[in-house]
Amino acid sequence: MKQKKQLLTEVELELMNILWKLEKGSVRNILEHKSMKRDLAYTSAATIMRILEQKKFTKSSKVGNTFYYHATLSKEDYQARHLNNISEKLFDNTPLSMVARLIDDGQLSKKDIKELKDTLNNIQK
Amino acid sequence: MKQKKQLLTEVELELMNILWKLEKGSVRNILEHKSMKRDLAYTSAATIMRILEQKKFTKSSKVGNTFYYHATLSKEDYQARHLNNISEKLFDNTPLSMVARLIDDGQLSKKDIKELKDTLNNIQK
DNA sequence: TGATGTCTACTAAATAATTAGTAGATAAGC
DNA sequence: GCTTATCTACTAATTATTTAGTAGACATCA
Repeated sequence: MKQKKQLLTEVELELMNILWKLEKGSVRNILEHKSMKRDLAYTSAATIMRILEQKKFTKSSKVGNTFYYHATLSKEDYQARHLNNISEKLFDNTPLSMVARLIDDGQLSKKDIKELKDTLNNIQK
Repeated sequence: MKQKKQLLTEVELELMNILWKLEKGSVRNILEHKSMKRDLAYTSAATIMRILEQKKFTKSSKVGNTFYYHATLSKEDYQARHLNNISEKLFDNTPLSMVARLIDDGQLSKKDIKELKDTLNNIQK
């Protein structure tokens, strides 16, 4: 009875992105991080961090009276989860078509494509 | 002053997916489509369709007293838009890493990878 | 024509997501 | 030890999303 693989909401993702950069950080650390673009009240950020812990995306440890959070899921794993989700919901479960879309839409540069070729050649001769 | 490229919400996407299959359809057509999994009341589906039109994802034409909707944005274009969005929000604007994630996570089968190689070889010698 | 059914328009209720305030606890500086 | 800062916990308000009801228009067909 495994639970469905949950996705992050917008704000949650924004804070997680910062936490992944920090590796470990308090609400304050996150709020003051240079890549924090949203103008959140301290208590709002604290609320989100509590929610993220409830949802098991983070764990915390207390030092003095402040909580330090760290992610329990790597960004890479979350990326994979998210891609898997949109592959289902938007690409009829054909992940290859996601790549096709990136190429057709010009989101992959020529350089990207060259690199990608190299990568592919190295994984299975 | 171009407006931000809006994404579909969950239900909206579900109905759009059906509309993209139908090419053109009424609320009834959509509700009764075999791939309609959500158990929505007729009026709920009608509300979503109205919202989608407000948001410019569809246009409608009236035949008798019923509206027939069609998408104003192709599924491919929406896919590209969505990928572009998550590339920004989750992949630090490096779409190539999205592909890397698909590969590393095993979401692309061996066959997919072979096909992808072929595709890449054909686009720029 | 009139009874019945289907459709839209409007409204509202329920739920989820986002934001932030208040109170009380703990810590830190003097 | 007091005063001031900062922190968590709890609560609440706001906004977005999802769902569906009610009313009236229109259509169909016996």
